[in-house]
Amino acid sequence: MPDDHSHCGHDCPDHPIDGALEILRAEGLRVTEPRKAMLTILAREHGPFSADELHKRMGKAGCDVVTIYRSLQAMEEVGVLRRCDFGDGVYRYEFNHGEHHHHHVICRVCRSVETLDVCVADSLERMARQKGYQKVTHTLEVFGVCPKCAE
Amino acid sequence: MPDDHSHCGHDCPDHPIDGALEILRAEGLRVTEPRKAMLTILAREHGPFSADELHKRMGKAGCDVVTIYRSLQAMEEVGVLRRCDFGDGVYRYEFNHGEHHHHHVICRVCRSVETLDVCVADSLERMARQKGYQKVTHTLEVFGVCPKCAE
DNA sequence: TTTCGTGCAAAACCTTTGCAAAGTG
DNA sequence: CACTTTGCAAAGGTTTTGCACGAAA
Repeated sequence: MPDDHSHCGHDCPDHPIDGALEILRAEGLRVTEPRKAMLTILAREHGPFSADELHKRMGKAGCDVVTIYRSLQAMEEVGVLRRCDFGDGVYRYEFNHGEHHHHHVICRVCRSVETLDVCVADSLERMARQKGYQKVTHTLEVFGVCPKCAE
Repeated sequence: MPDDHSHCGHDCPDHPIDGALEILRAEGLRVTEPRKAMLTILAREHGPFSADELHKRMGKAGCDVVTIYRSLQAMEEVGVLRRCDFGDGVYRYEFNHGEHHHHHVICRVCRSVETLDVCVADSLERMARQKGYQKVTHTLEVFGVCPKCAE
């Protein structure tokens, strides 16, 4: 169950993208075709995806990759997206589901991604806050060699 | 106590660099001046440092940055160093103290680094192994705005 | 209409690669 | 001596920036 929207089709009325668009408006960001297309892909295919991967998936709704970079950054800043770092020099983005947040296991060989639906870093965040840090966040990714690649 | 070598000077006989050099030899890597210089800096100042930061710190013992990149990679592969990823597009390295491993709090403003001497990701690694992954590792870094930058 | 987003081209950045020369064991 | 490592130069790949044009509220 890496995708909690599996109960609905692509046109599910309360699809997360609507909430995301509202946040954009509330934050003074504009709702544009490229942004809607990007969010739709991220909502449907879950990701996380890099700018380049998104670009390739946006067939006719395609826009320049630069626009994707800029929009991903803008949408991350207002909390609509979350940036993942798999340590290969490429940033990937996925929907930010707020507190209900999870992590990934990345296969070092085939680069496949599986979701681990738990987070154990609360105690670390708490420690950081006790040391006086504000706006504390964290990144946590697990790496390994997946069963298929291990034979 | 972010640095557990604070009890000794730079020439402490059982300084970690000696053990590191032995590992290099045992793995068939050569012990060269640039490598010794890099390890000395990492042992003394703890790090983690990027290739560029190391390069700047290696005054007269300086070598090409490319050599640093290659050596860091080689020494990471044999387990002497550990690579950290602070999500800013730059890789940093520090000594690998084996199982006794820790994490960092990175200030998003001034980029200062503090050590959190705990690791809580064992349960996640276990989950990954149960899913059939092998050679499981993880990265975990905490970000925030440090007290000095928060005013 | 005013402000923000986009496209295109070019730059910035960090990291990697190729090859001949030098160093290590 | 055989093999690894280094330096230099150049390439690679991802992400960012500048600026004029176009689109959203």
